[in-house]
Parts: sequence; structure tokens; C-alpha cells
Amino acid sequence: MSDTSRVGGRQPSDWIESFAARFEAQEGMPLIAGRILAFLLICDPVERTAAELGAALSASSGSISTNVRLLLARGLISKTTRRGREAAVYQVREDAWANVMLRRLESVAEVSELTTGGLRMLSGQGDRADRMRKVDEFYSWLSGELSQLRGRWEAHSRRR
Amino acid sequence: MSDTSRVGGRQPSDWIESFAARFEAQEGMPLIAGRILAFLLICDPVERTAAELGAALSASSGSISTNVRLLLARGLISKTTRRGREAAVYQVREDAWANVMLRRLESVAEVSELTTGGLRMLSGQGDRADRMRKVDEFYSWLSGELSQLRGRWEAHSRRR
DNA sequence: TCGTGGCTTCAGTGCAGACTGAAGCTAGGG
DNA sequence: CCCTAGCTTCAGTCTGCACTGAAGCCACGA
Repeated sequence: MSDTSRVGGRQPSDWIESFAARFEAQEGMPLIAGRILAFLLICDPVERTAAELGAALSASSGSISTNVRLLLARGLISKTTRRGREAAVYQVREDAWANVMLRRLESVAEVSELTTGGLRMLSGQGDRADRMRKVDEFYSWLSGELSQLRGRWEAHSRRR
Repeated sequence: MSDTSRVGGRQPSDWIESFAARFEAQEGMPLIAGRILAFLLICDPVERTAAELGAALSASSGSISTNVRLLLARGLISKTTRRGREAAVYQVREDAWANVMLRRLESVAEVSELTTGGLRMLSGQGDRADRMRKVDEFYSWLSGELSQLRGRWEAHSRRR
């Protein structure tokens, strides 16, 4: 099948592993979740059943079940059920990707809530609060910047 | 000592735990590393020895050694050695904080290297590359935005 | 050259979570 | 109302990592 053969001079299976490794490091995802995501980005046809995912990635049905649910919860893939005894199929929600990642970025700036609280805790402590003030200033600024990102992405994608 | 007493109506030890929990979730840091960082943000005086950190956070000398090194490697704290047999002291590098975090954010956009590579891998596959193209478009845009952030932070902090 | 304080190293422990695979559940078809 | 395909659940295994604390190492002072 074309999914595991050479395409464009590179092994898709290598690409899948790289992708999974990156998502493990960056998002703390299990490797299998990253593999599912990567596979669903390049497979043809775009929709796959749980059994097909398990076969393609050499993972157990339990693992597929768990990780597919994780990806569904994050909003990165969708599940389409079909009538009768047919298996449900999964596919990448490429349109939701930006949303999910932007939300994740915004959460980084939530540290500003902690630093602002810390600043209040140290109020009246004079110089002692200097460190906290500097860090808080950064996170407060970052918080504003990141919330603007979403608007800019919408403008950017509308523009084309 | 004032570090563990009530300040501004909130327990610093609770704040330290919240801070550590957030950094564990967000940065994948060990809890103790987050505690050290939090403690160094609010302690008085600002410099502390490894032994003091261990005592304040109820952690073993080995744990302090490991996690202090992790924070040094990330550039979030500095180590100052002193002459003779005196213990080295650690303190927060509040000025480096923005730099470290911006670099971390930029690494998120490195996924664009994978998606661009994936796109090349799927070249000539027509519709099959549509998913990848959309995701790649987002990461490429994000990559540009995040690299601009650094410039904007410098402008912002110079302005005040 | 020895003594000592401070730091790092490392073997050992415990725990968390990723993964498996079989058993159980669910829902449509006969 | 049973059969069966497909999915989920769960107990068990295993790997990896955070943490400990004691032993070793290093550097300075005497």
C-alpha cells in the first residue's frame, strides 16, 4: 500500500516517528497519539478505522482506543460513526488545528495570574518584590500579545 | 523566618506549590525545580545556598543538586561561587526570563519544519496533501509571528 | 599533606503512566 | 432473541523518571 512505500524520496514511517517524537516532547502526548495524528495527516484515503490504525502503527486495540480519545478531546481529529455494524472512521480536523494550538499557547500566559498574585502577596515588601515585578511584567505583556494572535490568524486566513 | 510566615494574607508555601504545579504541567519540569524557582522568586535575601534550598523545601541534597543544574541549564537562575569554603549561592535571573520563555515559544513553531518536509514528501499527490498544506500554512504563519514577538518585547521593555 | 566543608554522583526505591490483550459491553442484523 | 463485529474497559506488566541519602570528590585552609 502506498502509505508505507517511499514517497518523494523519504520514508513516511520515519516522518511519522519524527512527528510523534516532537509531539511527545512539546505537548507531552504519548508516542502513539502522535503516530496516529501523523498517520492521519498523510494516509490515503483520509478516513481510517481504529483497526486500520492499529494495523498501520502496530499498536493494540486498547492503545488505539485510549489515544484516539485523547486526540478527540483535544479537538485534533474527528470521529464519524456509520450505520449498522460498520466501524467508525477517524480523520484529522485540519481546520481546528490552529484553534487548538492557539488555545494551548494562550495557556502559557496564565502564569501571569500566578505572578500577579505573587506580587500582591509581596506588596509592601519593597525591593523584595522587584524580581517578581519584572517577571510579572513579562507575562502580562505576553498574555496580551498571545490573545491578539488569534485575531491575527483569523485575519490572515480570511485574507487568502 | 519571614519566608514561611503569612505575607499579604496568603501562604507563600501555597503559592510555591501552585507555581511548581504549573511549571510541571507546562514545561514538564520536576516539581522540585518549580519549587526552587518559586522560592527564589520570593525569598529574602534573594541569594540562597543549596543547603538553604533543601531545608526550605524539604528536599534532599541530591535533588537540589540535580534540579538546580536543570534551572541553570535553562538559564532561569544563576550560580555565584564564593572564595574559600563558602557555599555557592543561587538566585533568579529575572532579566533572562523573557529570553528563555520566548525561545521556548519559538520552538513550538519548529513543527513547521516537519510539516514543510511532509509537504515535500507528498508533492505530486494532489488532494492528498491538502490536510498537510493547511496545517503547514498555520505553522509557517505562527513561526513568523513568534519570531516577531522577541523584537516586540525588546521594544516594549526599552520603552519604559 | 592532612582536615574539613560543600557539592556531586550513583545505586536503590517507589511511583506514575504507557501499553497490552483478553474479557465484557453494545447495537445492528438475521 | 440470539449472533457477531467493533469498541471500550481493566488488570497486569514494564519502562522510565523523580527522589533519596550515603559515599566519594574537590578545593581551600592550616
